[in-house]
Amino acid sequence: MAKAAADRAATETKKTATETKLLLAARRLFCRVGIHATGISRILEEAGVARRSLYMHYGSKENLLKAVFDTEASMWFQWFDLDLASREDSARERILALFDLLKDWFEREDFFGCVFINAVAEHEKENGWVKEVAIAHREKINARLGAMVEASGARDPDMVTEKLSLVIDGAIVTAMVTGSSGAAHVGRLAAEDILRSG
Amino acid sequence: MAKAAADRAATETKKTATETKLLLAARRLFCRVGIHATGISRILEEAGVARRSLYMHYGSKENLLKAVFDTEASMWFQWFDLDLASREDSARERILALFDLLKDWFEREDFFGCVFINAVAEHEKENGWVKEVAIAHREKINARLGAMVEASGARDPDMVTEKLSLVIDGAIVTAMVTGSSGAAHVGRLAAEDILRSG
DNA sequence: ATTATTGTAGACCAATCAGTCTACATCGAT
DNA sequence: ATCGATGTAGACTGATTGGTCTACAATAAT
Repeated sequence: MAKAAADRAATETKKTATETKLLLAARRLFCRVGIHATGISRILEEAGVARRSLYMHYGSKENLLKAVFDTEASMWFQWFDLDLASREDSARERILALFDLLKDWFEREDFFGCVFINAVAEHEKENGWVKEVAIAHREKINARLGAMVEASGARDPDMVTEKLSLVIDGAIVTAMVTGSSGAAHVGRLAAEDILRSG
Repeated sequence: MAKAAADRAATETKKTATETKLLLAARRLFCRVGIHATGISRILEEAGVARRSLYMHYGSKENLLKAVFDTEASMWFQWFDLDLASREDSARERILALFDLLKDWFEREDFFGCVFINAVAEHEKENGWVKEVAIAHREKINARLGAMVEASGARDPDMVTEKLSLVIDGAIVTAMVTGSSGAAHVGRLAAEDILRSG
């Protein structure tokens, strides 16, 4: 099996080995333990990198978090623009295939939720920059999702897109809380209901 | 209009005024700012309570969080066991009315997501007690939801319940991230699709 | 061979945190 | 009137945090 999109996103863009090690350790710890609960020293330990190197490359914990946001965003765009776009299925089947990608993601041993959602949960939600970044990410995802929905010939594509987006977020959060990948399958079936009705 | 369930949950059980002030301030700050990001001193300021009183009543920040969990759980049980149960509608209409309650919740100026979900997001997700508490809460909610679904005569009530639960979580998270209550309406429509198909 | 870059190792600092402690005020029940 | 419980006010502590700094090693390009 080809390398999973989550790994590709962190490794295949031009990054030094040190940066890659830092990003992988940071993403894992930020999601599994929490961002505030993860100390810099812990990231350095698990990445096997010196403290100075982290501050050379990223300057601050906040910038490291932003870099982690970028790698997770890359994962999603690879899903939409490579994995799903290369399929010759119908638009409807491509939409449903997204939930199979979610299932693979949930089953990774280092899946502990979505960095964006988790980060919003533990940061200021009134005029906070994290929330703004997450909203922007969300809109990019929904634009791609919306294009597929439109191609599927839905009567009210915007509403169907919002419904599917809701189900996707619900599946991610359910998988995070329960620690089970079953939410992906439930989400796929709910998406079928929505597409059937809409 | 009667007092909202969220307030009732925090005030109507036998609690001292000090405890109520602490719980309201803690819930608000834990959700809006994050649990780790909220210092004890900040809670004391906003509650207008002395440091000693907090440690007299709750002993630790962790115990205060547990108490906040309890008040949010009470809110849900009031929804299910009082607000929804007192309706004379059909089971289907009671299920959909849950999304109207969610809308009211999302529109409160102190809504910043679900304490359980937010707490899981920023705590250890491998053998962490917060995750266990959230799973237990989730199961209680789903049991009540499942009873309504069963009463609605769904063919596969368990699967319909899981789908609806997914949509509920999706709506909560979407409302938290976007800061808009529209997710409740989208969730209601998605729930209608699910009930129609299931 | 030398130099610049990128790395490691770890001491160090100021700030902040959860939690403890002392001293004093208020007030209802006896 | 007094006493015990519950409250406020705020100094204090030990641990931990993000971030800086010095000293040194390895590597690659000139």
